[in-house]
Amino acid sequence: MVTIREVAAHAGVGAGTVSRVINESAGVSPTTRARVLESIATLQYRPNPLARGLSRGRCQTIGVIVPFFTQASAIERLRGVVAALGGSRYDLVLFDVETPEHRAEHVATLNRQRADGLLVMSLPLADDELARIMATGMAVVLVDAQHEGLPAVVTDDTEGGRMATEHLVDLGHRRIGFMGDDPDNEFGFNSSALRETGYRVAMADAGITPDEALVLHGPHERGVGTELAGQLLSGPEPPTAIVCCSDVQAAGAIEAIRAAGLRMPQDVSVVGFDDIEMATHLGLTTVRRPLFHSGQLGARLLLEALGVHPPEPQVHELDLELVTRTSTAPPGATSEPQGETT
Amino acid sequence: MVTIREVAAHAGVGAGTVSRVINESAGVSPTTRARVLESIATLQYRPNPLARGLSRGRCQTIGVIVPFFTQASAIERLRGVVAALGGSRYDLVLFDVETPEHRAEHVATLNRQRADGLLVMSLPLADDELARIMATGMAVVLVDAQHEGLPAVVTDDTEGGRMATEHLVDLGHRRIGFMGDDPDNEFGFNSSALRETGYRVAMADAGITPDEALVLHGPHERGVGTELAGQLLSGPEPPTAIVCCSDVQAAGAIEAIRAAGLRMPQDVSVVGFDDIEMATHLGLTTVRRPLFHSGQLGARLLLEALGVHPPEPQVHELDLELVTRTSTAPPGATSEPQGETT
DNA sequence: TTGAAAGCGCTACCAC
DNA sequence: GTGGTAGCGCTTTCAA
Repeated sequence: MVTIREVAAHAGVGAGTVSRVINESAGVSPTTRARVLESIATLQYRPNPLARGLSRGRCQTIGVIVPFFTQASAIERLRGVVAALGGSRYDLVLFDVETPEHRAEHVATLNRQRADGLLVMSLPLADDELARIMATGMAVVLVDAQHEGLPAVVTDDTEGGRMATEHLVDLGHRRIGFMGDDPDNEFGFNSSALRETGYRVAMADAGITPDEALVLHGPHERGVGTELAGQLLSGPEPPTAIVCCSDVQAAGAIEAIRAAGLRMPQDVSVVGFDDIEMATHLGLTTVRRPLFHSGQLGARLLLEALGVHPPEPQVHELDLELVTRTSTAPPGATSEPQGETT
Repeated sequence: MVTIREVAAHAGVGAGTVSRVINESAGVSPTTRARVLESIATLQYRPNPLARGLSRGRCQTIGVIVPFFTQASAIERLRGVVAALGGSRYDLVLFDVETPEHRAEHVATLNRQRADGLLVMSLPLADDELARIMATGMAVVLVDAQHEGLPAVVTDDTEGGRMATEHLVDLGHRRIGFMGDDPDNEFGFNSSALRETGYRVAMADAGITPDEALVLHGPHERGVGTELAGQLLSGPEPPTAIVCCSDVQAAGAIEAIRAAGLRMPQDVSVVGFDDIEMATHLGLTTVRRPLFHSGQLGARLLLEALGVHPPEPQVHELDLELVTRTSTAPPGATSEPQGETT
């Protein structure tokens, strides 16, 4: 391994000078600079990031702590993060959380030396957890999560639930079901609950009292969507439309509708949430969350915070958008659905 | 930040002793050990990974270099890697490759200080690239790639293409199309080409001369699958079955079949490759690759290599499996398809 | 069994 | 402008 000293010797300068050249600090004569660069090239010198990090107190790495990173929505966000980091000199370390233990372990072991900055995704961290992390001096940006005094990128879940429901109300539906994630999950996820609130708001606005038998909960999985929709559809008074708190559950619901021999949207309309790629192919009407954008913006904010700028504890709210496809129609519609399918 | 010296002072011992305790090296009396551990706990001491890495010459990190990490197959492999790494003390750094420049940059800047070991996924590296990486002293394991003298986890692409085609031949198909990735792509991916070889082998075995008009290529994208299948189906003598080199293209092909007003599998059978989650929902018959397993095994091999054992340049071949669903049937079949749909 | 001290490779400060 | 040098926090000899 070639060290900075060897380069210095080769170029006939001091180690400090080589360092200055590497870091593009001012105060090196063009001549010396050129000579040093040449030595670097001939010796194929690469600075040791560990030594550099130790010396400077930072490690040119940003960490992303994310639950269930293989979920389509998480991946899409990560794609945004990777895009934002491309070109910067920062490496990306992934901290996946699948269990509360993972979460605790990461919170406990995270420190300034493992990452200069941390992107917390979709994980509502407790006050003490955040306090511990902040105490390390790491820059922190929240994505799809929010906490007093911290910069965050969010969307309005309540509004999203409202939009989805309103769309169905506008189409003329009255018996509208809702299916969401378990309200008391071990991670404290609450976006599904907020969307449910939005659902209730829209229902109230329309003067409809939701039938509690049509509001179901279960884990965030496709199969669960199938199951819950099955329950909904086999009841005495099945809904004519279903608001799903995610495209994943919605995809499951669509399966159940098909399995029940019903047509979508003629017999049952479905609205999802997220607009992951699958939604396009399913023709699923859904509330689009700017996933890629949120990851990208979060990473950018973090890079900014790591730069000269002081990290502003600003909350960036990204807009939701209702994407209408073929899964929704007025109740009892008989004609073939029209609209974008691809 | 609490340093090892502060802990030493607090416990009334030398820094070296604290280090020995942390690293569980022998030669510390139980009494001292207990005292040190107590100090560590009270001071909430966490060793600085950077300093440790600099001193020991390794950084407790493994790097994964992977093209297009958001693709379903890559994600599934990464999931295996994360699973294998869980519990180990290694962090995971992601090196995404979307362009030849990314690839060159990663190869150039990778070194022992950024990662102790490297998992190269699906990327056929050139001799000189590998040489450069090996020169850094990093342990290297290849997944879905192969190179003389390096440990690798692979599946037999040719055999997979053969299996898929043979299945269709066995069902009675003679006009079988093939759609694959671009043979001359900028990354040198060749698995699609190998699968095509397998297709030709199976065709030859069945005494069929493939109609070259039925062998199409294009980028690895769903939309491309739709397009290519469209061409195939609108020709003068359309195929009764299509072998796709990936589930992604197969999904596109299915769309094209529907769009053409044809039925699957009665009019056209389709076989995919990979068995990503989508395949289940599409009812797609496909050649299952053990994606999760390959990532997991690759990571395990890497961890082993980083341990005492010398890295054996052994090639681990994982079995492919044909998963039959509802997208394939004998040509001209009239009855409804039967079989697993979920 | 333990403490002291010499690095690991780099940055940044202080003289010149 | 430039060289020398004192750390950054840890591991690992070497003595004691």
